[in-house]
Amino acid sequence: MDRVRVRFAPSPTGYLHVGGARTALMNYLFARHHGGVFVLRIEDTDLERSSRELEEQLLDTMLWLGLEWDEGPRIGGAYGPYRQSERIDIYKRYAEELVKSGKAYRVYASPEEIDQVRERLVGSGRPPHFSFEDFQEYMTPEREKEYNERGENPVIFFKMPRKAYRLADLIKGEINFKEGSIGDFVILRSNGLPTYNFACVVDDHDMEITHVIRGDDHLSNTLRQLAIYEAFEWEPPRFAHVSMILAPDGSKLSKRHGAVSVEEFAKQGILPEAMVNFLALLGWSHPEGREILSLRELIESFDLDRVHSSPAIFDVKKLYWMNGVYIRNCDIERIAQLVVPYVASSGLMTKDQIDANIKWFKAAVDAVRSSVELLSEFPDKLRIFLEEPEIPEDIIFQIKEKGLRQIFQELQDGLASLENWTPEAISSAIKKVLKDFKVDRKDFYKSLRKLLTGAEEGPELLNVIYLLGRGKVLKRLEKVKSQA
RNA sequence: GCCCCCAUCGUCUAGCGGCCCAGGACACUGGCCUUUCAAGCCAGAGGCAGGGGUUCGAAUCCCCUUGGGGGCGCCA
Repeated sequence: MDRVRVRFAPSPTGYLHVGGARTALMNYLFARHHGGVFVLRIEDTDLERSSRELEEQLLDTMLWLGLEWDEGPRIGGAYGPYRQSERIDIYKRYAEELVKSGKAYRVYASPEEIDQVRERLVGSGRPPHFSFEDFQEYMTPEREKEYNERGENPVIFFKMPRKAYRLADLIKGEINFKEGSIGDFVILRSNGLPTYNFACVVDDHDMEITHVIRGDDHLSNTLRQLAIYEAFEWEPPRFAHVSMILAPDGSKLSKRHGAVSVEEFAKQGILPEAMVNFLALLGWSHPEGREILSLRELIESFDLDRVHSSPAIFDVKKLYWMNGVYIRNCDIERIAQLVVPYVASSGLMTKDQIDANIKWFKAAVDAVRSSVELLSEFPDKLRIFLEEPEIPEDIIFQIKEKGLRQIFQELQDGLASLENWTPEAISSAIKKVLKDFKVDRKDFYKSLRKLLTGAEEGPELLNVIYLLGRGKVLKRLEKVKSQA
């Protein structure tokens, strides 16, 4: 087999949808696994909806995911340009070639007129499939002259052969398209730009793409593209159609189902490796059933033969769980850095305050990370260390009621006289008072927690005491004494 | 309407004719651990859409039905 060359070809018309991200990932993994080339091509022939800003954002998101391309925007390559808007002469030339060989034809008609033809077809009970004969009145020399004088361009239609096509899809298996299932279609628009199906074929051929891995919403496009390859007598690439990602209700995943773009998940605090790992498992499985896999491991074990063909529902709960796994296992230096912007924008601490207390910050992040699935949940968990809690009034009463007053005072003294404020020192101070006073340990710990944080649950108490700092702890302990 | 794709626990999936009275993961339930919550560990409940074939034998192969999805644009 020749060297593998695959491509991801998004249109910069919005954020990177998770479905697109998965397609990109599979192309990337396939290329890397086979030591091939991963090309990024920008399909920006829809002038209305494409923008350069969105393209930049798209590229940044790709890099955030860790999907570096070998050829494409920003870095170029031997097969460029990689933006379709910069290749329009190429498409024109190829379209012209098809017209010359009689495999395509010019139609001097407006979109409205073509709509009328379609309506006429449907009205007479025929499927909306155009053919050469339907456009006779728009192909007259008079029409052509009219167009030339006005400086307008005709559209170029491709003559779709009325024959059956067969596709050996790498994922779906053999697919048969019946004869006459579609009609002639536009390959070059009146504004001189190519349509998707045409540009796609021309580029894939010129860029020597060997494998086209894309969503199966393109399956019916493949029929058209196969016909174009045939018209040029080009050898088509191998196709692999991955099934779509669906919403929980089984419909197409869209904005009304919540977050659907990689950017949104990134904002929520999904780590890129969790996003990648989760997406890889949507439609693909590891040979040994492993689920937590790094990019490296994915590259190592990924191949098309384990991609299966049924659609997958996007289960955000599992994504969150997986992200929690990554948050727990992440290097503390890195996780702390990732949490910084979330805490800063919450107003709990400024960036400078964090920098000035970075050791403390890391310990705090470490103390709460096991209860978090998203980076955005950190500020709320860190709050107990930073804000004055509301201590329930009755806690002092309860402490006295349970006969804990003395031990609390003893603890206060013990903590106050500690030489170093370290978890170890705090721990031994607690052990000491616990030895001196015969109290119910459960009562003691629970009451202490409530007195210090106002809550009945939270991180390990020793951590809480240490991270709260001596000042706050002593002050809260003081209440027991003063309200005696 | 026409064309195409898909169908294993609620969800992601393993399974590619006997190893399956179907295995794993998330979620769920119970227990253990723990000062609490979380994490972790253990256990449990839960599925081959339906009907026909083929075969000694079918979740696995074929056909039909049903259900879901995609497409039928001078969008990609």
